[in-house]
Order: sequence, then C-alpha cells, then structure tokens
Amino acid sequence: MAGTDLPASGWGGGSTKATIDDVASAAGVSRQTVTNTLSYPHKVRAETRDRVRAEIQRLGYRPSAAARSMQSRISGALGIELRTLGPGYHNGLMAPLLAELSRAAGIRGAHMVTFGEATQESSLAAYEHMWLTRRVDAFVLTDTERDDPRPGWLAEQGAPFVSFGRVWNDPAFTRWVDVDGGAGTSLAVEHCRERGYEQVAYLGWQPGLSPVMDDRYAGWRTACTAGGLPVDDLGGTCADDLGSVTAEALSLIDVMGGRGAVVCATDLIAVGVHHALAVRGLQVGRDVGLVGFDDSETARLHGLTSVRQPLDLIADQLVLMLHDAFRGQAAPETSGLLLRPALHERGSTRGHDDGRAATPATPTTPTTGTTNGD
Amino acid sequence: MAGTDLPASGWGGGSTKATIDDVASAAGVSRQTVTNTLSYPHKVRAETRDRVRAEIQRLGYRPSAAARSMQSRISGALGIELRTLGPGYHNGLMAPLLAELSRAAGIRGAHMVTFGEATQESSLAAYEHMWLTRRVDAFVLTDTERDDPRPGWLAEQGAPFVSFGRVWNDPAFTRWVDVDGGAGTSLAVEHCRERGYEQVAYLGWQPGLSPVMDDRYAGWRTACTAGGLPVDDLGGTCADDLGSVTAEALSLIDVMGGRGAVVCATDLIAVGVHHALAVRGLQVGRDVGLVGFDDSETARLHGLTSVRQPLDLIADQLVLMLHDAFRGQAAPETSGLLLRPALHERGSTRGHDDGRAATPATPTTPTTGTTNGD
DNA sequence: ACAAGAGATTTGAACCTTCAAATCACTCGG
DNA sequence: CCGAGTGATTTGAAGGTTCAAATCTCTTGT
Repeated sequence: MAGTDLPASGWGGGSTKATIDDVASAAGVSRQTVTNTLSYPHKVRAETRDRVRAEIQRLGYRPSAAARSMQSRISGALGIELRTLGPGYHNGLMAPLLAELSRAAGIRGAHMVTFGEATQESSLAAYEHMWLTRRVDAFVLTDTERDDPRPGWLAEQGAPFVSFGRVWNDPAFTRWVDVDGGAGTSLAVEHCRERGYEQVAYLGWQPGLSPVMDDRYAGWRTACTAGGLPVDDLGGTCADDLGSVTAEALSLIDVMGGRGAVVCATDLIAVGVHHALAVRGLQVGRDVGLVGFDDSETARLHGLTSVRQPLDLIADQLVLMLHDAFRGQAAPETSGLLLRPALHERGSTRGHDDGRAATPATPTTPTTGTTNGD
Repeated sequence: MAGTDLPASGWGGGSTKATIDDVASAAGVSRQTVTNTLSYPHKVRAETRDRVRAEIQRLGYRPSAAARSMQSRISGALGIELRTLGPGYHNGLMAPLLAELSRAAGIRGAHMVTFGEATQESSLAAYEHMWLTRRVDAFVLTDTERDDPRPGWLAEQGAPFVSFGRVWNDPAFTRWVDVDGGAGTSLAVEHCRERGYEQVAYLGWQPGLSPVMDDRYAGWRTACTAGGLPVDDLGGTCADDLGSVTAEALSLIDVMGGRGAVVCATDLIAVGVHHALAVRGLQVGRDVGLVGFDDSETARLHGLTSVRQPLDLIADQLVLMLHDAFRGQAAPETSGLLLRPALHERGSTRGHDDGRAATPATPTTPTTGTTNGD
C-alpha cells in the first residue's frame, strides 16, 4: 500500500459555480467583455451589455473573491482579534461593535475576519499568521493596554491598523477612534440636574486602574464643579464585586440623604447601586436618580438611563480610517477621533415625580425567536 | 482631462511580501521543491530541505491564502451572520461564542468571517453574496427562528451549514449543536436541594414564546417532581422588564415563605429576583437560593450561581460538523448534539449557613487594561 | 473610395500556488 | 559498462480574474 500521500489539510469538497468564462461563452463574448460589463459598463455596447447581464443573472455569476484578490493582491478582509481568555471575553460591547464593523466594512466591499489564540501571550503569532498569509489587509485593535506590544509590532511589519480606544504607548499614533467618556458622564450629570436632582454622586473603579475609567470620573467632576454642584465625599470607589459596590453605594446614598442621583462608571455598577437602593427602601428615579454606562441589555431590563456609545459611528470611522491607512494616505496630524456618546433616557432618572408625567420604563414582552443567550 | 477611469473600489496599496519564487531562487531550487518542503518533507533531501527551510524562515514566507484558495477552490472561511438589528445584537453569548469558534476554526486552518446587513429582512442577500463569491465555504447559523428562511435557502444552494440551536423547521436536519437547557435547570434544582433549600421555584418567560425557554421550564419541573419537590404555584412567569420580574419574584418568595430557592431562565431575571429579595430584606444565599442562566458577566458581579453553556465544546463540535458536511460526509442520522451545561457555583446558593464555610463570591479588583465596555 | 480615428471587442500576460508529469542523477545487477 | 529502477528535482499546466496591448469594425472627412 503506497499510502495516499496527501497533506493532512481539511475542508475537502467544494461545489462548482459559474466562472467568468462560463458567462463569456454563454453570451458569446470574451472574458474581458464580461469584466467590462461589470466594472466599466460604458465601454460596452448597450446591446452586448444587456446580453451579458442577462447571462450573469441567469447563471448567478459573481467574480470569485480568491481569484480577484490574487489578481489585486488585496484580500478585502480586516482582521480583528477575539480573545477566549482575559478581559474582553465577556465584553458586552464586542458583539454589537463587530456587527457594526461588519456592516461598515461591507459597504466598502470588505469584510471582517476574526481570529484568536487560546493562549494569552502568543497573540502576536496569530497576527503574524493572518498578515503573512495575506488573509487580511489590515487590523482593528481593541482593548489596547498600556505597553501593548501589538501596535509596535504591526507598525514594524508595515501592517495598517486602527484602534478602538487610544493607543497609550504612542501619542503620535493618531489612527484611533474613542468615546469621550468624560463627555458621557458630564452629559449624565447635566441630565440629572435638569431632572431636579440636587446632588450628583459618582461611583466607579479606583483611580489609576484604567485610563478609560479615570476619564469617566473626571467628566463627572468637571461637570459638577462647572454646574455648581458639590463633589466632596461624593466620588465613590468600588471594586468589581457586588459587596463592594453595595457598601460604597449605601455610603454615598447616606451622604446625600437619600435624595440625589448617582452616575456610575458601568451599567453593572449601576445595577449594584440599584440593589443598594432596594436595601434602603428607596425607589430608583423618584427618590434617587441613577445613570449607567454602555446602555447594555442589563440597562434596558432595569430601566436604567445609560450613556450610549455610538457604535455605528465608531465602526464607520474605524473602517474609513483603515481605508485611508491602507491606501497609504497620511494619518490625521492632530489626534484621533473622540466621539461624543449620547444618553439613553429611561425611568431611572425620571425625577422626583411632581405629578409630571415620567418616562416609562418601556415594558416589553420578550422577543420571540430562539436566542441561545439572554 | 481624460479621467483616471478606474472602478470605484477601494483598499488601494498593498505591501510586498515574499512569494514562493523568492524563496525558491534564494535557496537555489524550484517552486515545487519549496512546496514539497512544506507539505511533503519526506520527498526532499535533508540537505536541501534545511536550506529551503532556512530561507523560508529568513524571508518570512507563508503561502498566500488567496493563491492557495484559488488553486484548491476552498476559501477556508466559515461565515457567520451578525445582525445590527433585532435580538442577538445584545446577545451576551455571541462574542464569547465567536471567540471560541475562531479558535476552533483556527485549529483546522480555517477562520471565521462575519457579515451582516443593516436591513433586517434581506439578510439572505448577504448570505448569497458570501456564498457566490466563494468568500466562505460554509455557514454557522445562530438564533434560528421558527420558519427561518435560511436553512431552506442554504440547502437549496448546496451550501454546507450547521446551526447553534436546533432548526425547528426541519426535524430531519441533524447538523446542529444545542445546549440541553432542561438539563441545566435540572442541575440547578438538584444543586439547590443539596444545599438544603426545601423548595425550588422557577421564574422565566411565559410559555410558548421560545422553545429554548420552554425547555428550561420543563427541566425545572421534571427535576422537582423527580426529587419529590412541590411545583404547584412555584412556576412563575414574567415579561422582559424589571417591574414584571420583581412583582412575580415577590409573589414566589412569599409563597415559599422566604426560605427556598429560585431557579431563573436567565441571569437578567435572576438579578431581578435578587432585587426583589433586597426589597423584602432577605439575604441571597442564606435565606433564599438563587440560580441564573448563562453565567454572564452580570452573574459574576452578583455572585450568582449560574448555568454555564460549554461554549468551547459547542464551538469545537460546530466546526467539526461543518468539516464533515463540507467533505460531503453523511449527516448524523439520529439527531443533533445536545450538550449538557455545567453549574458555576457562587455565593447565591451557599445554603442556610449552618456555621459551615460558604463559597465566597470571589471579590476581585477590576481587571486592568483599557476595555471600552463593561 | 480611402486613410484616419474612434469605439468595441479580443488576446496575452500576470497574480501565486499546487498537482501531474517529465527530467535528471545515481546506484545496482547482469 | 549498460539498462533498469529509484529518489530528487524541475517543468508545464491550471485555477479565475483583471490590466495592458492588440485587433477588429465601423464612421467620417476629404
């Protein structure tokens, strides 16, 4: 037995679809005329064009992405890493962002390719593989950390990339889009004031852990002082567990005397505060206002007013920047793009009910359909 | 001005990387010898092989995915739709699932491609595009609904596909992986009993809305009757807003007299129950046990015991099935694959504290790093 | 009626890889 | 010392597309 002597690849079969030659011979023209019909219609006589188009339609012809990308040396794919370990795995924003990126890329004829290693450290190997095999033209980075090795490595390889979130290593790198978290919390403070809450507290992670969170804190502080609101003893700090959140929330509520509002660094923290309010027998909205951050599913269920990141715009801009980067255009000189979030108002900041109609908490029946998650 | 007369595509540039010919001439051999060195090393003399390998290393050569896939007529990509509208957009399981799929596909030399239309209805057009351009070899379906048009269309096109979640249209279709939700809630009931809760209530969406949710309900009911636990008046039904959840939770708690446990259809519902407990002044775990579903980030923060879907296995199996489907192997005859979830135990079912040490709620400091979400 | 030119269409080449077939270099038995 | 056989390596072809250049077919002015 000689052995079949094939490499242990995979993905055998493959079905047959119409090629450009099929269309050409069916329409009685040459390859190039078909190409022209698709790309430069004005170069083709109307009569021929119609005939070719009819055949394209009939045969369901579409240019093969592989052949096309080989010819052009452009894959039309943008890579984005998804980690199965560490933070980001449960990042509730990742799926929606990816959906928006897919949409935005699609408009430009590109698509998103996800990849990821199981091991946390050797993530660069995955980038290298995607890049050297020309599977992707460029990368979208997310969850960039301080001293993140990826930007440096990509730049070294000459691989175009953009980042969702500032690249803290290198202030000279301007191809990033970020959300102005400070503007978000400022917006929240302003909103609370309008709704009649006299004091606005803040609850977030301890300073110095994350620039993003520090930013949100700063936005609260700025808006309060600008609006003549007190800040002393109203900036609370908690860890990432409910006990810590509840304890700190109770303390803040007591400082404010049970009337006021709390702006939170995340929706999850806001839910913790909501919980603390229940413990104290206070009603969210009427007694104490509450604002979350990220407008997650949790916020919706809890009727939480929450700061909403404009994921659609973010995706549009990231893809646009990548497009520019890939075409070798110069990066914007000044800085990246800082987008302003919006506030999604719900019942948790309806105000102290002076008989005035309140924004309802939009009760809905569960959506039908077989979602395997929540 | 004649005009540049180029199609309005995009993604201009493209950087130059080593090709197989570069390696060949650098090593003083022919193309085929390089291929052989990579795919059939035994066919190449050891000395030559080493020389070629050294050049491959030095030049950073990797076969171009496009050229390769054109040659083999296999793209090595698996498509998965991400919607920017409707349910699924905020499905907290999607990102982790996709990460696991990317990992699992990577092991077989494939990768995931995401796509999606902005418009909800014409989603088939996106599938058609991905398929006819041969950008993907096969598809992974999620969030299949009753009367979902996609399975039928894909089958018609001869496009291989698998589904995460049963395909309710067609019981004869067996290429699916799903989580046995009933087993999950049964597990939860059993766990609660072990921890000393005498009654176990259930709270979920109203029956008939979703087969997945009905399944979870059935699991609870089965386990209770099998274990000699009462079920009358303990199966609660709520809508998708906190008010409804809280009201129903309070009623269940009162029926149980403040001692017992509540198994919930989702983590979000469990948080609502948690909230109701706070309103009644009851302590979660010690007084009333609480189990969620999906082991989301919310569950972690709240110290909720939760049913965990084995996403890594799910992804492995989906990719494996797709691999088989693509190679034209026969589908499994009996049925799809129903995986058993596991229980991630946390403080919310620590039991009525008889002095015995309790499972701590794993308080942690927030992870560092610049996550833009929660 | 014919050269020039414009418009329409076809041919040739290249993109990079892999498979199949052909060639080359050796060793060994007769 | 030659033909056969074996192992190592090279050449040819194909896969589907697009660009550049070549060819063909008219129309128009003189």
